[in-house]
Amino acid sequence: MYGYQLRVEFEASTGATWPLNIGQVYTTLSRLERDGLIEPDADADGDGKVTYRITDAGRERLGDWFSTPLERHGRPRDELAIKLAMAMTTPGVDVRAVVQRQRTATLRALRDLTRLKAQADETADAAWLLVNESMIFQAEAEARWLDHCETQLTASGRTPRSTTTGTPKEVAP
Amino acid sequence: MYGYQLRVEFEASTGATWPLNIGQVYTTLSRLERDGLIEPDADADGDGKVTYRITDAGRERLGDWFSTPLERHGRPRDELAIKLAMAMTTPGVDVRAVVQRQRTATLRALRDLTRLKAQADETADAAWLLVNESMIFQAEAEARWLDHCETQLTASGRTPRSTTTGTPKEVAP
DNA sequence: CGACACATGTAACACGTTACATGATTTG
DNA sequence: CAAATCATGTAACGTGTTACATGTGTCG
Repeated sequence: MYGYQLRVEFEASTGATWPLNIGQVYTTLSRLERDGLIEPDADADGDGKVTYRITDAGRERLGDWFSTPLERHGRPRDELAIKLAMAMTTPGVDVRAVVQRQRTATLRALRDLTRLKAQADETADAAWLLVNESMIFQAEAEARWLDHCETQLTASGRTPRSTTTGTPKEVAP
Repeated sequence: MYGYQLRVEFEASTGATWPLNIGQVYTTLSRLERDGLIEPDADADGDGKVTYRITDAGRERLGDWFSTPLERHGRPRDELAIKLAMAMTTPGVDVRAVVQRQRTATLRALRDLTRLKAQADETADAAWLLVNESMIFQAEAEARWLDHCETQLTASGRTPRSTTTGTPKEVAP
């Protein structure tokens, strides 16, 4: 395939969920070629289009990727968890407010995702559907966790240091 | 606080879950100072230790961070979802095997996390506990999603193109 | 003819991450 | 005294991401 085609394909399979800048496709293709995982296809209709072909090394790497499960280490740290942890440790922050705002946002996202799922069901693109459902499961887990956080907060120290419901501007050094 | 101290603090609050290279602390501190969010504290015991203090700009940014909920956009794309989607689209890949291997890994991680939770409960560090529980919720969601994927696979096209249970080395171009 | 889809690329930036270099102080 | 802990930094790499520059073909 060639770059433009790859982007169209990717966007079709994930929808507006994961927008992909076309520039990145080309930079990535360059890097893949640099690493010898793909190579430009010699016998392709040279209409300005640059078709790439996977190499043996690339095929091996792809196989490794598929056969090696992802470990929790090596995944990017979860910003939300960090934020909540920091909010609890930092004096002068209304943790409840942070949780509630996030909860609202998460539920809204969940609603949007569910709406998208309807579309995905129609088009019957299996890959698209799974990606969508993955995000739904994640959003649900996030919502549950936030609820859990709130109950924990209510249960233990009930000392809302800051009564301000709005933006907490004052944070200790 | 000074760099070394920050790292100790962070490690204490997240445990071995998120190891943090000390070098990164210093690079990050430099970048924060570059952006005027923190500044070296003039009147500090100059024992070689470099104490930093948050600036007004920094305090504002921190407040913004706490008060602005995370949107699903802008978060890193989920590698697992991509992998599964790709596995389905790529001919010659035993998707079931991929799912099962991942499921095993996820359940193992879940077991480890639960074990860690026991420790977190003892030390009663609220922040650490929440981070831990966040990861548990996520892992559970992942497991549920994987199960869901498997049932979906069984339900629809039951055409295990590759009977090989082991590593699928042959992948189409 | 002008707008739009098709098609490719480059330069630059930010950030996470690691490896390496260095020195002071404590402690078994 | 040697080893470990405390403490700071720098150079470099890889990757995700964006903004920008460029050109061709098509069609209303």
